Amino acid sequence: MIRDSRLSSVLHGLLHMIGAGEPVTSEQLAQAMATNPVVVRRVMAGLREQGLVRSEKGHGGGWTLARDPADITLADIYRAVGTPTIVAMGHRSENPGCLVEQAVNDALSGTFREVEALFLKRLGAVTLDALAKDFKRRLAKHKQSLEDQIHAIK
Amino acid sequence: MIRDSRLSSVLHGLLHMIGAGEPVTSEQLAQAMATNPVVVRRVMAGLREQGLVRSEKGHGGGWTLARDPADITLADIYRAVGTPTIVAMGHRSENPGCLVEQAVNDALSGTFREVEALFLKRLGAVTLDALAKDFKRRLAKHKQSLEDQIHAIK
DNA sequence: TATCATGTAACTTCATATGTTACATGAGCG
DNA sequence: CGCTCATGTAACATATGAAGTTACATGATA
Repeated sequence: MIRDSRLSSVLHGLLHMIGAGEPVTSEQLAQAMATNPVVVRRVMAGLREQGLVRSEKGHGGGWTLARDPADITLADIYRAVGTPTIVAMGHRSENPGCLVEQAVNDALSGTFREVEALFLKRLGAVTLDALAKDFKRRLAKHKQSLEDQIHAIK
Repeated sequence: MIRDSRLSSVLHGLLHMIGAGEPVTSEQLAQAMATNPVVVRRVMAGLREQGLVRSEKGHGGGWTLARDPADITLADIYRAVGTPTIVAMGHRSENPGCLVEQAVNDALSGTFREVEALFLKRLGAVTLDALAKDFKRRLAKHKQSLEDQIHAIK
């Protein structure tokens, strides 16, 4: 099973940052991500290390995107968020001397690499910018729908 | 991240059963799987429900394969071992009303299905029998290597 | 009926992710 | 300069789930 509710959560935060136009504080992000400021800093620190976001201290400080959203893919974010490998199975005792272990590993390790590669390839095909646009589309549609309802009442 | 050290562990147990020719007790499997009997029963119960193994109580009882190893794939075992979906991400609050959530889900859910399908396809291509044969090959090779060393000393 | 083995509930670790508190550091503003 | 705002981070608390453990019931066989 793939962990992260973190990826989803971070994407919330990043979409928020795209819309903001000015530095967003951890406090604000914490609300968007339904968590608290310290957790936000912890997670964002990973993105900062990968050069995806910047942080500024003091007045008017906060978090900003460090790169064009069109140049950031979900794969970049996934990696930065800190799940190194999707698949990390067995090898419980990391016992390379065991011949059963060797046979099992041989049968599975190639599969794991393939699966992970496919996963990252798909994530790599979606940019943050594309995601933001999709979101805006949904927002516009939603707004339209509400307006229609108002009209129907009148 | 994919869980299971369980898959790897169970495969140990099953290979052990193939070699045995008679029912293997939870006690014995526990040793092969580096765990304890109760955990073995718990995990094997899943395999039994899927009709992969049988259990017998009393004297001479224990666990046996219920099907030809050539008809059991690693995918069968993986499923029986109880990880329903490989990928189970985000949706922390399972908040379908959130438009960001919707955009993210749309971008990722297809990917998840694809990745899972590939994973199961690859596992489905390896039978328990094939794994057992691979293990035997390694064993023979290892034995040969040891004999060579003895010769070298003489 | 004594023994061996599974079946299972209940409880105890153990690991890890997440949340929280507290305080240090640095940036700007009066 | 000192005040406030914001990040940076260590240390601790909580929650969840997997794995291990104990205890006892059930069924099979000698």
